[in-house]
Amino acid sequence: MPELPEVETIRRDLSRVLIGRRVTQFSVTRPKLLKSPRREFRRFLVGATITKVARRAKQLVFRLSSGYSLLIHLKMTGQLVWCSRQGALRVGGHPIAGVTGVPNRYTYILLALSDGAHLYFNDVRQFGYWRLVATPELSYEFRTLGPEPFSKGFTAARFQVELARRARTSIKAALLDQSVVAGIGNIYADESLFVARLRPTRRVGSLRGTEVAALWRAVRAVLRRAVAARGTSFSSYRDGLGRQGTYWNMRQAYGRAGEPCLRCHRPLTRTVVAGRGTTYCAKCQR
DNA sequence: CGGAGTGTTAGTCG
DNA sequence: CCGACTAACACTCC
Repeated sequence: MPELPEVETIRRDLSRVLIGRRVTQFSVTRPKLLKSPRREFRRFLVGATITKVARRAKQLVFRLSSGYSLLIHLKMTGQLVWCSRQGALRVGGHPIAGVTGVPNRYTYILLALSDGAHLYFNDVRQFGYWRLVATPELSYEFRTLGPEPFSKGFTAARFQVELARRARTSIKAALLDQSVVAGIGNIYADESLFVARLRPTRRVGSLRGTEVAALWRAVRAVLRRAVAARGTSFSSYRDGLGRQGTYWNMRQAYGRAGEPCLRCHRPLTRTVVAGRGTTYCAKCQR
C-alpha cells in the first residue's frame, strides 16, 4: 500500500516519538525479513540512539548514533505500530481486517525503546524488509532512485530528460519507474494521469512538451494534496484522536472504475497497463 | 471451492 | 535497452 504520501505520514508521526530514544531490545520471529545479517542488528541497532527519521522514495530511514541507518521498506502490507509505555497506539501501514492490537499473528519484528515504548513491525504478506546500511553509504544505496518529487532536483526539465530516455514505454510505466521520480505507486500514478488528462497507455515519446509539463505539475499537486490528507487507504494513526488518511475520499480515478468521471460524467474505464490495474477516463484522458 | 486481484519491486527471459 | 511476465506471500472477493 504505502506510497510516498503514506510513508511520509508515518515518518512524520514516528519522528515525534522516536528521536532521541535508544533501542534496548531487538527480536525477530521471521528472520527472512532481515536483509542484513542478524549480528549487524545486534551490533549497530541495539544500544544505538535514533537521531533522525527520514524517508527516501517509499522507504523509511532511521539514522542511528552507531553510524548506521536502518532502512525499512513496507512493500505492500508492512505496518509499523508504535506503542507507548502506557499503551497509546500509533499505527502506520496497511490495515488488517479483524486484527487489532499488538503484537499479533503478523508481528515479526519488535524493538524495545529506552522510554519504555515498543515498535512493532507487522506484515501479512511478508514482502517488507529491514536492512542496515552504513550511513556514509546511503547515497550509494539510493543511487538508482530518481529525485524526490519535492526536491530541487525534480525540475520539469529533468523530468523531460528522464522521460525522453524511455520514449517507447507507456507513461504509466514511466511514472511507476522509481528511477524517473521516486515515490509514485499505482494510486498516485492513476491520479496524476487523470489530473494531467493523459491516457495511461500513451507512449512517452508521443507526449508534447506541454503535456509533460502538465504531468509534472499534476504529480506534484496530487502528492502534495495526498500528504496534506495524510495519505490514502490505510487507517492511519490510531492516536487519541483516531485520525485517518483522507485522500481516499478525494481520489478522482483510482478504484473508481465504472463510476462517473468527475469532469465529464462518463463511466471510468478499467484496464491493465504495465501489469497493474489502471482506471482512467477514455474521454477526458488522451 | 477455485481463481483473480491486491498499495511493491527485483529478477528473468525473449 | 525494453517490456512483458513472474515470484515473493497471504488474504479477500466473486
